[in-house]
Amino acid sequence: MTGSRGGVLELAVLGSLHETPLHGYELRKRLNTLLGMFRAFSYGSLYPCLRGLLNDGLIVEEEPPAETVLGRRSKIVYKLTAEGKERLQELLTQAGPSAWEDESFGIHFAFFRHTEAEVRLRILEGRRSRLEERLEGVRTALARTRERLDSYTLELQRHGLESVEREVRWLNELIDSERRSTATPRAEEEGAADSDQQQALQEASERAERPESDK
Amino acid sequence: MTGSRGGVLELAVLGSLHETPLHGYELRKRLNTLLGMFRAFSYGSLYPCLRGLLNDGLIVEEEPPAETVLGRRSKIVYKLTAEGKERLQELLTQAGPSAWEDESFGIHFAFFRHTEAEVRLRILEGRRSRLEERLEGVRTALARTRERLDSYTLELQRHGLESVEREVRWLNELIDSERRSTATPRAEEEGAADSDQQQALQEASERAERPESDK
DNA sequence: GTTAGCATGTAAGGAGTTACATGATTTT
DNA sequence: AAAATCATGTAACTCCTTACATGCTAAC
Repeated sequence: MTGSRGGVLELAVLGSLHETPLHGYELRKRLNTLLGMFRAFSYGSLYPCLRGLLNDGLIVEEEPPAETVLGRRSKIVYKLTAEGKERLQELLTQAGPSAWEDESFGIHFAFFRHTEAEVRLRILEGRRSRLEERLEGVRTALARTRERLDSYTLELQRHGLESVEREVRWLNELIDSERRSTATPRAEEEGAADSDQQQALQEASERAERPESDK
Repeated sequence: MTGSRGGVLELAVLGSLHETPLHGYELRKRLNTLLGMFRAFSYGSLYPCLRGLLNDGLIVEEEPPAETVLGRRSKIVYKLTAEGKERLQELLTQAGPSAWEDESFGIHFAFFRHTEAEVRLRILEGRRSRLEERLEGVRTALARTRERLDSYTLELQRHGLESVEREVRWLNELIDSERRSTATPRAEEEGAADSDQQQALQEASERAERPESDK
């Protein structure tokens, strides 16, 4: 038992249920709104995942309100158990490739509110180096190539490089604002830290708005 | 036989081998340079794929040069057969979801040089509507949501929307330049069409360079 | 009263990855 | 002669999708 469903869905489900109890159908809609620009999950993966989490005692069915007719229930609302919350914290504390790779970074970022400041920083930096490696690798491989590429291939390269460079710049802004907000000496308790983050992110957004003096 | 390995690797391999014969190891490096910003393949998928293509007669081992010592050969260089070229054309002619979804669009675009102008246009437009659907879906779902999100979730949304919007603008440029180059009445043969495309893409790049008057 | 959307599930399978195993060839 | 990297391959596994099956509930 406690079979560690290594995928990204586990975190997505636990994280969502931590905010509020939900049933499968709506849970999926939430996830596909939250992560819609990056990926989408199907019922065929969600329901088995819920069953697994239920088996492992990480979630339980919530009691339906008293007035519901007994024996008939079409919605199954799940909520986190204590073990579920523990497991979620465990997942949110892992600052490794499983947090900053393409498939997983978005979900980890989405729940940064529940992640320690230190871990947030290491994940952001991890993702940045991952992307920088990628840029490095492709750039040097490209430099070694003597045959010139056709215009479509070139355009694809250009667009790909630009997209990754943009994400690196975005990460730079985020890392800066994280550093700034954790550098403030006061406020190690939860409430104040939260408003610090809010402010820091706002600053980052404002900077990003300005037309960039690139390069 | 002729087991249609539905994945994206088949196209990637056939397309690469169409340009020049290669052995597995180098083929992988090429692919990971070509598509490095989007995805990366491992040997564990490449070699089985090559075996499958060999079984189906789409590729063959190239004869080693005569002076090579007989019976000893560490590199296995593959090249396309006539059937392989046919299959490649078949794959490049399909203008459907299998061409414009996230996992496959890059590879299809990379080989646009070998794709008919009409098909190119339909793939670009297909991808654009796919992305626009995604924008629509998330935007309306977001509008229906009454509870306000935390700053990290918001920032993720913002970044995601922006990235997709950028790709849509990129596609718009590409579609425009495709339209312009196929609209020219002369030149239906290969040579002239090719230089038209080159020019059109250059124009698109130049426009993209200018600071955008956004919105 | 029938379409459309809500709600839950399952079986089969696809498209890859990881980790391992092995050996040749080049570089230091 | 050691280390790096070139080169080929396989077995087991992972995570997720597709397609199917079912029934409830609200809207028109």
